[in-house]
Amino acid sequence: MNDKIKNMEDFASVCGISRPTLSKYFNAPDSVRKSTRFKIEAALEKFDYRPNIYAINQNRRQTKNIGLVVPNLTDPFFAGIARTIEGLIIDAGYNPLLLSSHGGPQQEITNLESLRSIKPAGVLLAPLGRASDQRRVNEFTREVPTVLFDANLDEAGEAFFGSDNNQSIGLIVEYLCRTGEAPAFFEMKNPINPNAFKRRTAYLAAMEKLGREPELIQVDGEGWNFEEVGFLEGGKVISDGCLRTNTLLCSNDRLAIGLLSAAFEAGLRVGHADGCDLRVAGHDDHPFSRYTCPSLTTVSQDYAAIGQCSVDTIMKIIDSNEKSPEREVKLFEGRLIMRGSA
Amino acid sequence: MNDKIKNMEDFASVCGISRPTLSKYFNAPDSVRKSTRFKIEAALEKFDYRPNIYAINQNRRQTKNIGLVVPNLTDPFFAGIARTIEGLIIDAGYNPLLLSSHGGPQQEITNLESLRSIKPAGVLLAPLGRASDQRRVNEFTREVPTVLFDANLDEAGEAFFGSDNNQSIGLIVEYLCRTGEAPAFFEMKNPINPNAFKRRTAYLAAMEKLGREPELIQVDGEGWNFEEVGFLEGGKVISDGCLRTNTLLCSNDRLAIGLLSAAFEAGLRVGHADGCDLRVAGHDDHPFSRYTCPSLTTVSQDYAAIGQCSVDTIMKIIDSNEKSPEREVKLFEGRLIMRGSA
DNA sequence: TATAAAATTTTACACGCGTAAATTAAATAT
DNA sequence: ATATTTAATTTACGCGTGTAAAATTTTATA
Repeated sequence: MNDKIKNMEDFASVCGISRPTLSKYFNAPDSVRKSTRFKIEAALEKFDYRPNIYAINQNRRQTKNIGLVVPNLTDPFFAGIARTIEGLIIDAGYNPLLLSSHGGPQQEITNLESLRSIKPAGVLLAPLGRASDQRRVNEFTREVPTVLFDANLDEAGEAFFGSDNNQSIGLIVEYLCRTGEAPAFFEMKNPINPNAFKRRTAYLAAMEKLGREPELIQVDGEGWNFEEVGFLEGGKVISDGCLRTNTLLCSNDRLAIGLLSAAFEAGLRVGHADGCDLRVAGHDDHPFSRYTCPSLTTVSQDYAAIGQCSVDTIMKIIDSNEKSPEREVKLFEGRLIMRGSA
Repeated sequence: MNDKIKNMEDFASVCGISRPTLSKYFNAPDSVRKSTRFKIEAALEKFDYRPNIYAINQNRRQTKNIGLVVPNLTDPFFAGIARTIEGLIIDAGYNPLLLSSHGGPQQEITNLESLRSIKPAGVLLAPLGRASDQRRVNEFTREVPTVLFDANLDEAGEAFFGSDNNQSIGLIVEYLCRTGEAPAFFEMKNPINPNAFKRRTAYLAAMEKLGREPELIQVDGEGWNFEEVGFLEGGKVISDGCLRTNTLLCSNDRLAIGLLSAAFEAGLRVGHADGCDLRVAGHDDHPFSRYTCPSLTTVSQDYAAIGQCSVDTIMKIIDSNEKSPEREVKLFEGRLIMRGSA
């Protein structure tokens, strides 16, 4: 009775059933007779056997692994999304494997390579965007069922789900114009993220629709240190004193966080109250935007929906075991978050 | 020549060598003759064979996996640490598996359980602390070589590496006392993290040493929403107006970030310049503390050293294949980061 | 109770690799 | 050239599971 359980064979014998039945149980507990299920679960209480995951995955046609790749886990925005999606994957009965590309295309490819050797049933990929090695990402998505989210890449993956930048930027531009001076658009000259391009275009369109003159403030800066770029370049813009408006709409919250810091150091009063020098708005509803000084007016992305839709879709693809005839694209609307800064 | 390479057997034959030799190559490329190594690497260019990781791990005595568990990936502080340590693990020739406990003891145990089924060679664990299910964590560390970092637990794991809170708090208390009024200590009444207790004690000791009267401001609040606690409870403390000092030392930067936000909304001027109402300092050198308003004076933890030491130690344990006779504990010194807030 | 349906067992093979022992071949030293 | 060391090959077995087919038992249905 005190023997070590080393494998399913051993465990089957202490259960008093056969190994194949046990195997069936582990793959679908409800697929065995209730009485045998009780036998197994009683034995599971007494012994601490757990199936060898490597032997399982070697023999299954499919693993139960789902890869989840985000551009940068150091960004709490993506960390939050990753956490949400991880939960959804677990609920679906799969095992999430979280990888961060750390902002680098080489790491992104390394991540995909290391996922390949894990033979995932599917992958949810938020690509870097412009910096991505598109050829190799495409190559990967042809071999492994992949759903893209957050940032789109041409024709890569079975589907893409993200935010409707047109709607969300339109929303906040309209709000800013309605409540004060029309906003200039503060962004990086060569943004790394495709959403940034869409937001620029959306800004221009929204301004045109409202009959306002658009103003793009395109600053230098590379990489993912958005706060630093916002701080340094925002500081220059402020000290230049050649702003045509008192309202700045930033391409994302992290730029805005840096900009707010620069404005503070320059002694500017930011906000929509009387006597303020500047209004600043962002985009994304970054976890920290509630605690900036002043708190940041922004627009939140519907990541509950984007995550759910991404997971549902990859599950559908896995279950149907076939590539969908056409690439699905769905954009979700953002929600205006009014706070102190604009 | 166009046949699909399905396994090592196939690949060995296109290389013109035997499978066992190939196996040897994959485990240590330098252990085979140079000429055969070239043959193999030439074939690797032509065919895209990669060994089946599941078959490998099923047969090896040890996997090459290292578990890395942090309390909360949503906190950019831990995200940064995790990234650093991941790099070190890869450099050591191992495969990191990153898991976040999301601030919950149940998730922490779930993480350890799921690591067990992956049969890691070792685990680096930053435990939740007070909230941890100590019994089950201990149980785990008895079965899997584990090194603790960031937060210590009694007798758990083979070693612990963290910050010397006594030194770091002493450093900033001394600085604050030297440059202005003595600080009160702003913290949560029931902190979730053991470091918080040590910092409290360190604060009391440092104040005593300097002959100042300590003042503990212990606020309500649960969980990991430190910014929110700092904001809400800090706001109360400020509006109460019964502070005996104009200087607040926060138990960590995230509390300070919330507190700064509350001070801003209350119209207080924070900083060390003339005419300021309040000085605020933190602890950790959180990635965002550079961009608070004003930027946050704090003390940085030496996470390059802590990470390196943790990885080195787990490697030593893995290589020697034996438990060390006694549990190693090493604390690293912090560095004062002087910025605008104090 | 007889029959059909469903669940289980038995048997057998497969997965892709690690690894050990004995043998053979190649490189190096004498 | 011979002896010695080192590397490669051959052979063989094992790891712990999935899974298929056929035989058997149990349960549900009429």
